[in-house]
Amino acid sequence: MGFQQNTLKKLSEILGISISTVSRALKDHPDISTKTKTRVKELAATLEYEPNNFAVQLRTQQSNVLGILVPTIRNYFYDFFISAVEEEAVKQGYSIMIMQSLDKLSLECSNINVFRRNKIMGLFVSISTETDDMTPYKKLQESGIPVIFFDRVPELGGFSKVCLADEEAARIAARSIIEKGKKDVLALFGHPHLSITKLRYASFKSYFERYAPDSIVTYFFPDQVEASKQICLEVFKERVPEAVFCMGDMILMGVMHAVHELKLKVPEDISIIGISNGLIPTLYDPQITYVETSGFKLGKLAFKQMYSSLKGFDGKEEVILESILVEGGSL
Amino acid sequence: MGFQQNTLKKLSEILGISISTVSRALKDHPDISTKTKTRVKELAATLEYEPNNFAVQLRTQQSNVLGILVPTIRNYFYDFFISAVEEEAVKQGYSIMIMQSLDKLSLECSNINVFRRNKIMGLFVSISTETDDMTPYKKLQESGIPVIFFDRVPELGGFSKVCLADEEAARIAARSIIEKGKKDVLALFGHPHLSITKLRYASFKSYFERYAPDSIVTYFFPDQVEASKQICLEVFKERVPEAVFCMGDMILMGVMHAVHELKLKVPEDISIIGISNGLIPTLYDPQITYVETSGFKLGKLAFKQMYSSLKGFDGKEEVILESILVEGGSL
DNA sequence: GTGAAAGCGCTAACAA
DNA sequence: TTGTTAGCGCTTTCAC
Repeated sequence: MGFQQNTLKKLSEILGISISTVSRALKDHPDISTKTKTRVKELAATLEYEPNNFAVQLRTQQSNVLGILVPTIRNYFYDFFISAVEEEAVKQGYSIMIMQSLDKLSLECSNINVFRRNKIMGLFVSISTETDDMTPYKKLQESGIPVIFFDRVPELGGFSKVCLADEEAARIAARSIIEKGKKDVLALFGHPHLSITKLRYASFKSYFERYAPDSIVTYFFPDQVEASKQICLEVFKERVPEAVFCMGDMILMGVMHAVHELKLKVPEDISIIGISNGLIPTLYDPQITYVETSGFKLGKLAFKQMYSSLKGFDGKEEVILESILVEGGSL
Repeated sequence: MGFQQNTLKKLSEILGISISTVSRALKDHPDISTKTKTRVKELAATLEYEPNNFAVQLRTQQSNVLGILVPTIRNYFYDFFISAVEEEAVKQGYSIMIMQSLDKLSLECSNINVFRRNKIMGLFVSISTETDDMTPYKKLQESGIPVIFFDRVPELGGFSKVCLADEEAARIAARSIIEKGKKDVLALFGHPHLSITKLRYASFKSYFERYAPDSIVTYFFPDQVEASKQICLEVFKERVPEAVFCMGDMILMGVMHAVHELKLKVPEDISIIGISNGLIPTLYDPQITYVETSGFKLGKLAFKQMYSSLKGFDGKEEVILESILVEGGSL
């Protein structure tokens, strides 16, 4: 402790000029003479002067910090999203503040307050499974803080959303299964409360009903690794389906645990297809065929949205990111 | 925009009392009468008064933000570490600011400056592969900002470090291999510049030299998934070793890609053992035997260290976290 | 028990 | 081209 930072005042005293001149010299104000500028800058450099952000912020009421609120960062999808946002943000001189809701409403709210108090300039958020009241976000927006929802977005309008092509992804998966002639299908989705689940489920189901009405599709909503495994063990006891569809990595991991435990061969005994960011499916042998939903690309897209909001563009847009099928050997 | 926050001044005007009384009432100062306190708090609540952090910070020169600097958050180990730190930090009223160095020195330095400017109260850092100059961290410490190094720590003394029992972990792995009677071993480590690599390597090697001098151990330092895979493909062409040791998850993933590609059976054709946080090894069939190094536990430990530093305890300590062997079926 | 006033470090309008 | 001044919103000492 006991370390005192250099201030404009100190510099000005040493140089025998006024504080404001120093301030202006440091920001290359056109009024200031080149000579003064040089003198000031040199001293600032040797003294390692660093502006006091608190003071700057108090003056300008701006923080240059962007917030990211996710259910958890322990997830390859969010990891990539965050990486992408950070990469862009740093380029533009913003810092990133990350908080986790752990899917708890109380944490989500308190985090929003932390963000408020830290005067973030914008927020990226993937809502928790418990979220049903959007007023905190509404308020944020009304305070002039752009909020970009991604991945798990609210169903209401009036918000900027950056989404995966969830319906398309589910459709691609459904089509792939049908094309392979698989008719007995176990389809596993995440928490039924989430829009992402609803979208994927509705789209998957209606595709099957339309193009393969004679298929037998069984639906479950496990949401966790262990739950997925248990459902599989249970279901497979009766009858091993021809194919399993996994809405996400967690589910895929659970399914594969069951598959391994029962010594089932993929794809001979059972076909697997998922929707994933791309890491987990490649760890298995054969690699799992999946519809790619890139957190990285989504992050880039989200930042672009944020940036234009920050720069005054105010359209509440919904942007959708395409999905592609990545062929492994599991289908 | 155009949203004006409530201030103490505003409250004081409405209530017809002074700013300082309002301020004190809000923080339960003993001087203030219960009646006034109630009045003030009620108004504050209805007006949703929130203190302006910038002003508070400018006054107190305290931010209540802790920084975390990691090479990347896209890593299960750091994920867990961050989660643990955040969990504890939130409890104590701190916020967390996370930055990535992406193993680049330039980014590491600029991130440190961002932290400085944001007046973090403490920093957790796992240094990048490029780091060789510790002065920025020294300076931070001298400014009274505690710096806790974790995982990848500097070799010099004079710093607080929270480490995994790297040597022990490597020793456990070596012992397990020897106990299984494997004599032809491929040992893969990470970037040779890192202390974590050096420790694990030295310990692994010396254990083998001491207890199984007749073993043939081949060492490589791939550091990335793809590099690990390539090394295996190359080495296995000559001769498939009895066992492979993987210093981390990335390496394990590369090795398993090669194993899958060559259709080798684990553990019949080849044994595998790793050091890991615990997720990745469980995805394979059979699950990979690994020495556990918990990022979560390390995070808890690191926060404890940080907290005592924050509270004035100033010993530069090195704390080491134990390792345990988790048996899969790969050895 | 409450108020007045100074000041944290900076920016920017206004003077000179 | 440079200096003076008035705050930003808050905490805190000192006075009443």
